[in-house]
Amino acid sequence: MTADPRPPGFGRATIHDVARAAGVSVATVSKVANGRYGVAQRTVEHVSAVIEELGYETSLVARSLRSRRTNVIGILIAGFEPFSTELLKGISAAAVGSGYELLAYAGALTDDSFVGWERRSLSRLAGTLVDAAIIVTPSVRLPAASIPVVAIDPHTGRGDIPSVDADNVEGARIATRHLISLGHRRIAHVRGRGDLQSAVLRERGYRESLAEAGIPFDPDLVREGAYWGKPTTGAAQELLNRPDRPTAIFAANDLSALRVLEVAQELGIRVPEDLSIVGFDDIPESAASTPQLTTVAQPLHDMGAQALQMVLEMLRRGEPDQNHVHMPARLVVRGSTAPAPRT
Amino acid sequence: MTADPRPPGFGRATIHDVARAAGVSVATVSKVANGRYGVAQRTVEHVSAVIEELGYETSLVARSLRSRRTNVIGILIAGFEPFSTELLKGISAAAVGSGYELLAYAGALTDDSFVGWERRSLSRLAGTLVDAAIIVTPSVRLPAASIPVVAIDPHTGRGDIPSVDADNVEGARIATRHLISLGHRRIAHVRGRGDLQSAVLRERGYRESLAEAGIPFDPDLVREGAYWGKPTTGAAQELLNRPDRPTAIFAANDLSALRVLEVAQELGIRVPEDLSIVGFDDIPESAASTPQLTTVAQPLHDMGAQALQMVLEMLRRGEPDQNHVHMPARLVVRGSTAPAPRT
DNA sequence: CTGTTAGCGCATTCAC
DNA sequence: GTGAATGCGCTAACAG
Repeated sequence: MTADPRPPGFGRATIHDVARAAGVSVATVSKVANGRYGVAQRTVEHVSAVIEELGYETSLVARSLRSRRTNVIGILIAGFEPFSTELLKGISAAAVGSGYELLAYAGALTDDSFVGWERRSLSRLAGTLVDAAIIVTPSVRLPAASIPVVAIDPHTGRGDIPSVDADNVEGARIATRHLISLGHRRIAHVRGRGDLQSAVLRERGYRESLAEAGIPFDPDLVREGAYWGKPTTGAAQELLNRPDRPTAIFAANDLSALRVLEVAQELGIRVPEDLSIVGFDDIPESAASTPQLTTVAQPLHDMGAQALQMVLEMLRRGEPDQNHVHMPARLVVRGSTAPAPRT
Repeated sequence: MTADPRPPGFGRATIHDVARAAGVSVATVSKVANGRYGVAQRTVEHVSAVIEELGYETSLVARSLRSRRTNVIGILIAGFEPFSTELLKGISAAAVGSGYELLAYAGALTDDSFVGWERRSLSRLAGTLVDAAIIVTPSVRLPAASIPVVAIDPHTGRGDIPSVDADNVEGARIATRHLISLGHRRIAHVRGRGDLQSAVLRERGYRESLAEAGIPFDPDLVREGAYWGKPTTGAAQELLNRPDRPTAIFAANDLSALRVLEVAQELGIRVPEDLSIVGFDDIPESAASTPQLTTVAQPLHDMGAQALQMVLEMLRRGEPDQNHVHMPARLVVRGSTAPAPRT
């Protein structure tokens, strides 16, 4: 009789441990654990007690490999940042009571693996771990998957997979109109990453509103900010150091708008007195700045909830009610915009 | 020769599919996929091409079952809400470049499974799926695990597992002192869930500051708000409908402080003129209210980053540098507090 | 250098 | 009502 190589209390109990402790076969334990029929009442009680005592829980891994059903919905994101976490809040709230659990996977944390993370993550999880997936801002075309997949704000435009996004063009239009209505004429745009659909759409909305108001488009007033970090800082500095600097800037998202705000403050430019700034997204952080950021709100929570409903629908019926859901964007006026300074 | 039952493009490619397509064995594919030595250059190239073509990616599940190493760190949370997502942002930022990917698992989405979700989730994932885990606000004692585990803000106090939390007592003290320094004497407290360590600690800090200032403690001014929802609403209504209502309320967390603010506004009580409110946590949402919430900031991002460092350290050396990290809390004065109204 | 084989922990037949 | 055998996709010996 050899000693159990695994010290008690260390490591998880497996189905075998339970079977041994209860004096039954693993099959019986499996049946009890999954509430299947065909086990004597007495046995059920005994096994249940042992399961409880050992703190046994079926391994998600082993189960999924075998049974093709996990009751887990995967959410694939590049990382946990304000945009994706707002969506997660909406998804999570909508998932309560659905019988599904949520697993968010951040698969683009290493620089080299950045491109194509969504395809890689999907492959790694889809075979087995999750019953369905929601992919946040995928930037490559996804291959047909074997499980239901919904994309939120796909950066390649509506592909063949169901998607939900916000009205980027209209959102950009109302942001720009807001600035125009405040008397601004020199309105710059810090664009998002040029290879992304949303960035292109937002620039289009900006241009359309300009045209609508009869303001000539000045290519010099548009700079690529890539939605984030250094490029945004550079774009903001170039724009604000010009002798004929713009009186207003529409940034392609809140993160870059916030960056523009910081740069302006470093340069001693007062916001909103000397410069108005509008963002896009309405992440909670945008209300925490001083002044608070005027922005275009995407209904992030609703978009997440909608994506979850679609995935649930696909799980039930095989297909969603609508293939592409387009949600409205609306202007949220806060403290970073004001009438254009008199010249 | 039987036809492949799986239509091409549907379903993931498995290692067998690649092996068959490349005309080699699964072992060879495995070696190539994992960059192991012992394969001819020509073969590597050929197999790599097939892998690329088929979009093959090793299944996280199958791999973990076999190899005990996934390069994935699990984060166990009850759900995606402002508190946990702030921690996630910190963890995610700290994980960049670490070589690990992140998997956040929300295991308490169904009402019946609420209690003990952390134990259950840990059992389900720890066997194989993740190399280590960070558990957010566990409220039960965790069994010794086979993988490195760090708890953030454990609700049962420092147990035997490494943990990181903020200074709850001191945070509550400074919040209360702030109100006292503004001239408030009738200061109520909407307490968190009584069974949670942090709630007890915050009430203690509140009482200590009261005592310090020679203000007698009035048990009638303390109501349980459970950190959230209905209980908080009820507590706020009771407190604010009293003829001798308090001039200030210290709520145990921002979510309940925000709820108190809403109730006050519904009752036509002006904040901060008639009533001052202080919260705890400093989630981004607390700066988005009108007025913006004065609160005690926990360094949520730093706490997440710290927990990740500890887990990484345990993965490397077997144990963390320090077993319990205690981070400072600081007061953030915004618009929801003002001098006590003259009586 | 490459192929064969034995499990990893579990759920699911199919015998008993 | 219960147990033994089988396979899920993969990796790690080991054999060829």
